[in-house]
Order: sequence, then structure tokens, then C-alpha cells
Amino acid sequence: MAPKNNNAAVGEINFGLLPNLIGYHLRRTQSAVFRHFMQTVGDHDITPGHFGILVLIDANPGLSQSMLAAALNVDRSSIVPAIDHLEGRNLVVREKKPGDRRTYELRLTKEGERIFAMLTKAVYEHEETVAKNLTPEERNQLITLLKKIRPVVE
Amino acid sequence: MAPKNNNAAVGEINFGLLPNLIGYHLRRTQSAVFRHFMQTVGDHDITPGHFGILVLIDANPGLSQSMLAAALNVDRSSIVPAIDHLEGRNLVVREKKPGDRRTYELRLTKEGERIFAMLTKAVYEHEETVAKNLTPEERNQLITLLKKIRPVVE
DNA sequence: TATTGTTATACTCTATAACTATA
DNA sequence: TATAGTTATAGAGTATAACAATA
Repeated sequence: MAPKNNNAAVGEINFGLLPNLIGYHLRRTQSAVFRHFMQTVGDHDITPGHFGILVLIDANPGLSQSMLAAALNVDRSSIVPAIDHLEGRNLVVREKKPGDRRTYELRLTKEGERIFAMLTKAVYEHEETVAKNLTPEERNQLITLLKKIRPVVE
Repeated sequence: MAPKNNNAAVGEINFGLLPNLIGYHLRRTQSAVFRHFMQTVGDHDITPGHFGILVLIDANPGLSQSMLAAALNVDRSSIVPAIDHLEGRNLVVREKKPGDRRTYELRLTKEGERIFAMLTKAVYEHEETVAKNLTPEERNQLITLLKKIRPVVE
């Protein structure tokens, strides 16, 4: 939930060097966008992270948890509770992989596909709101600029 | 710490609709920049959030915890442990406010000012790395675009 | 030896709700 | 009644380290 602005004259506060920092704006904007996602898309108990996982499984049926972790740049162990959650909601299944008994193949269930389609619509609506103040060119430019930063620090 | 890329052929993964989403790029970039901050500036056990608080106290000596919370758009209760931490490290003090015994005036200590100066230098170096692939115009444009998004979703 | 998934564990961040002491 | 700060609590997210099964 968004915390209250308890009206402590925020306009009179001097933000010092923060407004010069990309990191500050990234943080503030990301946090606000995350909240908006949860308020709009998140009804279904789905976080942006969960949605990302659903997208990757949908686009790469059968991929393993390790692949998923590598793609999202998180630790293998962080994937486990997320898949547990999605499997518990019957959106994803861990299927035995025929050639290698260490690994699973992840797939969407029928229900997962159905919910994923709904979520995708909701996410696009959310995205539309997020980009409401941007022209299509500005939107593309923003994505381009963000993509330029990542490889430098990742 | 950055998780290992355990080399699971990330290049061959289909990212589906994720690369079209501002939210996705914000998340990935913010996360990478956060990590880079912690690896470079964070030696002193200072998070981006802590640094933001130090900036605001430095620029607004005597401000209250509630003002701080409102400025950073977080709940009052979330400020408490952060100030505890900074006070415990002797960077910040809670001073009694003369006219109102409910509230504190936050100030940097001498040590706080010293560390803050060091941190500021480190943050600017970090920022330089973050913006390494951007021209000054692109950097300004990125900040401008991020600032356009926030009011829509906040 | 290396890899996959898992568990146990811990830490950070942040929220809600209830409390206290003031105002 | 309202406000400032606090506490207790809880949940999400993610990391490290160690382990079992398998390769």
C-alpha cells in the first residue's frame, strides 16, 4: 500500500543532490510503478516478479529453474519459493525431464495459460498508465536508455 | 552480491513481451544499479536509502522523522530503524525539539558530516559509472523521463 | 568434480495496527 | 481529537552455505 503523505509540507523540503542522481530517480520511479502494478494487476496475488516468470515459462516451455534464474539474474535458490507459489496456485508445473533426473521442465498449466492471458491484458493497461505522460518516442527512448545502463553495472 | 550467471545459455532465452515493458526495464536496471551502489559505496554499511536520508538531513537540518517519511514516500514506521541505524553509527542525532516534546530534530553529527562528504564523492563516482554509456544529454533526458512517470502512478 | 534443485537460515525493506506521550 | 514517534508483527524478496541426488 502507498503510505500516506501526512502533509508535512514536502514541497518545502530541499532534496539536495538527490534530483541529480539517476539512481535516486530509478529507485523512486521503480517503487511507484511497482506499487501501481500491485494495485492494478496484483489482485491475483501476482507480483511483477511472478509475472516475469510466467512470461519466460510461456515463451520457453520446458526451461529449467537454473535457466530461469540465470535469465532473471537472481540466485537459483530464489526461484524455488516463487515456483512453489505458482505451482501451489496451479499455474505452473514441474515436469520430470526424460534425459536428466536432476532437473525439471517448467510449463504453464491450462489454468496458467488462462490466467496468464488475463494478466497480460492487465499488465498492458498498467503499462499504458505508466506511460501516460510519454509520447511513443519518449517511451522507446526511455527503454533504450535503461538498456544502455544495465550492461555497465551488471 | 551479484548472483552467478551459471552460464545457462541466457542468450538463447526468449524474453517474450518483457522487453516491451517499461516496468521490466526499470526493475532490472534499478536492481543492477542498487547492487553496484552496494559494491562501491556500500563499504560503509550504507544503503541507497540511508544515503538519501543523510542527504535530506544535511540539506534540511532539524527536520522531523515524519517530514522525512513524507519526503521519501514511505511510512513513518519505516524511518525508525533507519534512523536507529544511523544514530547507532553516530552519524545522526535525534535532538529534543524545544517547542514540541513529541518530535525530534534530526541533525548530522560531526562524524556524520565527515562520512557524508566521503560518501558523496563515492556516490558521484558510482553515478559516473552508471552513466558511462550515456551522453550528458541522454542522462538529462533519462531523468526527465523518469520524473514524468512518477506523478502518474504515485 | 560439477550441476540441479532444495533446505535452513538470515537480513533488508517496508507495511499495518496498536500503543505512548504529547498537543 | 490529532500528531510524533515507537513497538510488535508480518510478509516479500533475495542471498549464502550446505546437502542429496544425479551427471
